[in-house]
Amino acid sequence: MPRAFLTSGGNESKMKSHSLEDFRTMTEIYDFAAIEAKWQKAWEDERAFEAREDPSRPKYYCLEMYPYPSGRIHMGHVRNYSIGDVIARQKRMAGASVLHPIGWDALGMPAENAAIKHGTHPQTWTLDNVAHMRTQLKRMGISYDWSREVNTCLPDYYRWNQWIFLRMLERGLAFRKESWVNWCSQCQTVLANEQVVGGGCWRCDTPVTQKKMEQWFLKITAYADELLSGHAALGKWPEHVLQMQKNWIGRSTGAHVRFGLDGTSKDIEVFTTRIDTIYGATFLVVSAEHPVVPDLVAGPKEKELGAWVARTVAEMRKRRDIGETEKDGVDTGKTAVNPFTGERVPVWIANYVLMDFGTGAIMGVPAHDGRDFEFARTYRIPIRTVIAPADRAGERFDAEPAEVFEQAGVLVNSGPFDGLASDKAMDEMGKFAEEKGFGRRSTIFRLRDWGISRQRYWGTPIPVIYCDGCGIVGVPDADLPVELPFDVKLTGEEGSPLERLESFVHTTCPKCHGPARRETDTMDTFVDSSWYFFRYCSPRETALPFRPEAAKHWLPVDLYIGGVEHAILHLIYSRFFTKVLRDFGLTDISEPFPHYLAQGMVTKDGSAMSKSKGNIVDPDEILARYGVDALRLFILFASPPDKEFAWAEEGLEGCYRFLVRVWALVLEDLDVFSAPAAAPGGPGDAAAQVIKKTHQTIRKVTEDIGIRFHLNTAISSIMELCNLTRKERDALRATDSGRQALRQALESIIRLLSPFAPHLAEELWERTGHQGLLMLSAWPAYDPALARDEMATVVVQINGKVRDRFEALPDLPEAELEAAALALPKIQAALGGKPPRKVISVRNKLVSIVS
RNA sequence: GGGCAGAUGGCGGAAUUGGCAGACGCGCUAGGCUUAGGACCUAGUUCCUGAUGAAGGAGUGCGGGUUCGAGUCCCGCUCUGCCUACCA
Repeated sequence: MPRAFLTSGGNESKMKSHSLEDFRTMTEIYDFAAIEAKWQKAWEDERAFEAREDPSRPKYYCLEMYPYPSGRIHMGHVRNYSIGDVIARQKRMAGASVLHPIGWDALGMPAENAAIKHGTHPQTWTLDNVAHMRTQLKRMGISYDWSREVNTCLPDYYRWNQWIFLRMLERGLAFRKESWVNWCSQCQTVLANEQVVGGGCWRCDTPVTQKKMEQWFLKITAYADELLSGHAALGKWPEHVLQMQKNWIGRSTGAHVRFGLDGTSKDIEVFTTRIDTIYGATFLVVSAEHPVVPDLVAGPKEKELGAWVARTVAEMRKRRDIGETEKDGVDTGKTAVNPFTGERVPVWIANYVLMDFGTGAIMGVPAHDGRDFEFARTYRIPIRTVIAPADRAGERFDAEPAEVFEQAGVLVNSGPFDGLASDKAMDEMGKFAEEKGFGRRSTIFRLRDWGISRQRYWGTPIPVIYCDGCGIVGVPDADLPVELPFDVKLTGEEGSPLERLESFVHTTCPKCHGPARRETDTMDTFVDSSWYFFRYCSPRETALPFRPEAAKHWLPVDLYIGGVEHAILHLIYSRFFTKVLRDFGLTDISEPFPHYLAQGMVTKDGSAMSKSKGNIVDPDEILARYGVDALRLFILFASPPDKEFAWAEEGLEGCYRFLVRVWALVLEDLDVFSAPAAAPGGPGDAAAQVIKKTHQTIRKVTEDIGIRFHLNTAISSIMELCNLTRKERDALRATDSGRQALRQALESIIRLLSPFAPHLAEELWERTGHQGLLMLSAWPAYDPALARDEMATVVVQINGKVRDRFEALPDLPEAELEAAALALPKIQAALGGKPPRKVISVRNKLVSIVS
């Protein structure tokens, strides 16, 4: 544990030399707690964090994912918000008008669970947590514009969820449908597909079961294509996040083809991405949940088939989304006609065909699909090759193949389509099916519409009224918000608490004024977070969810920072909402977050910090011992923002020590800040070196923050400048020009450090005689001429091995470098008098000799 | 099964465009200061050979390749992490 002072004192009398140590003994202690409190108050008094629409400056919207008010902030928050704050503070100093807001994702199940467990009202629990976490964030000195704070559990926020919902309802983007839903028996609620993780509830891990219910859905599938094509504008997103979204949307191009079911007038429609293989379709498989199943089961074997189907359906419902199950199928004895060949193929029912993807029926082409191959082998179904590798197109393929061939190739055994390449055939055969009227080329998506109904209390009431006469009626805008009633009993029993609250349910129809019932489901909380970044632009707007001109000014978000765990859910929903709001005419942007920085996990001892692992480090405790600036600095220094961050207390101490060294170094040299301007005369070696390093450091830190977002290397370069300055300090103090260089170096260290360690930096800024807040002063500029190295180190290699090096003037022509290199004694010795076979020279870098 | 990312000293990591591998920090070693110190200061710290030094050799998960030159590009593996998973 560090001590917040530098020495034990006791030798103040030893002042004869000017060594750093001796000065240190006189230096005031680094009292981070007092400094933090002082500057946090100063920033608040000056309203320094407030964003103003200022047309004279470029805008910058820096956003971090808003927190769920669970009670206390954790290291993941600290990391997220520290990264964002460095960017926001640096941009502000660099001249941008910065919007850096914060709010609370305050609706959701934990509040309700806490209510059930402890008898506290969800609202009380949530608002208490918000109050505590707000204090914690303020204590971290994050430069949030608190005047724009939003809280989604307050009616002045969630009324706009309702407003947006009603507009979607009017346009058919919100609709009601009965469907099988994912049900968590622990949380007693429906889960969206995205909230089912590995077959369990994303929150409590309880195995998810299926239940049929009437639900509200948002038509995200209407935007499936655009959500995919929009990726083109997301060049600054991590590739793996785009890939995840792409997989989630799951666009497949192929064809629908109808097979006539013998003995009935019905068709079985299949979807395939490989219509080129259709001559090899030797069976059909339908899902056990398919509507045609009763027709297939009917007949002599009805009893056993029916039993099999019932068992399989039950099994599929229970085990949905859980790993690989044994493939199981049953031959119905029925046949269907392949419209391309006229051939009759057996129809099977199986457990591996999903009802909710494609048509719920597939054609089995065992020769060219691994699963079909396996299935055909098990049940002794014929396997027929219809695609040959391109280089074997002329051969005969009459025998059953020994293994599956899944690649594209050239068609064989395919009647008139023989000899076509797969891609050509897909097109031709699709057209053929369209002409004959038994199929069509088509595109389908894996993406499902977004089920938003939740049978819970602590969410946005869905603003809909059911009237026996008028049907489903949206609540009129004038009656918004539909407020959550406060006096509710939370027992944890099945069903919504609102449903049991007669005073809430009972209402009158807005159309006919007859008695009617309110919808008692509430919205998925992902609705709240799908548009909160719009609200920040005009958080007190009362006529609309946000003022369109304000949104036009601030959006899109220039940099969005947050955990990759939201790569699918939140980020896809937000993109969807943005497009919907655009189509409402409220905004003209299509993508809310052109630049997304996916922050890495915070781990300790090899695994993510979590309560269950018992490896939590409480930020409050660290703050008390080392101060905010040390914590911020360390969490940014230890690894780049997008990589995993492993907590190690020793590293934190290193950062603390660095801050103390900066503190001491500046305070011991306060006199150079009051000295008159440098006397004329060339700078000494030390001064020249320090000046150059200062300008190089400004350049590096500016680029590392603003271009590369490598905050760790920005910090290490400030450390380097500090190290050099400390080393050269005595030499610098000896001359006027040296003192000038020292002053410049120290001032730069303070300014460059200010986004990372803002409190310490402000204090030193003030103590070095500056007026006004450092955070509102200009970001330092560097002089490219001064940052330039006046000599370049040129490496000389022989056969790829470094044999010598020499200093050369910058940009010396290659021929001169070569001559200089060949003249070096070491090189001559190594060459042994023989002329080199080849020499390659690169300006400012190296001479490579092949002997 | 598929996708993505990664693998560099004792540890976290750096190397931005194919050009001095190991910046910066931690840890460790020695010395100084000190009643003492887990504080602070100075020096050292990739590995191997060399008593030390001078010097030499090896070296970025493994195997190949391209190149004057590869941590970086290409091909093939291994392992780790994350995501996804009967997607027709």
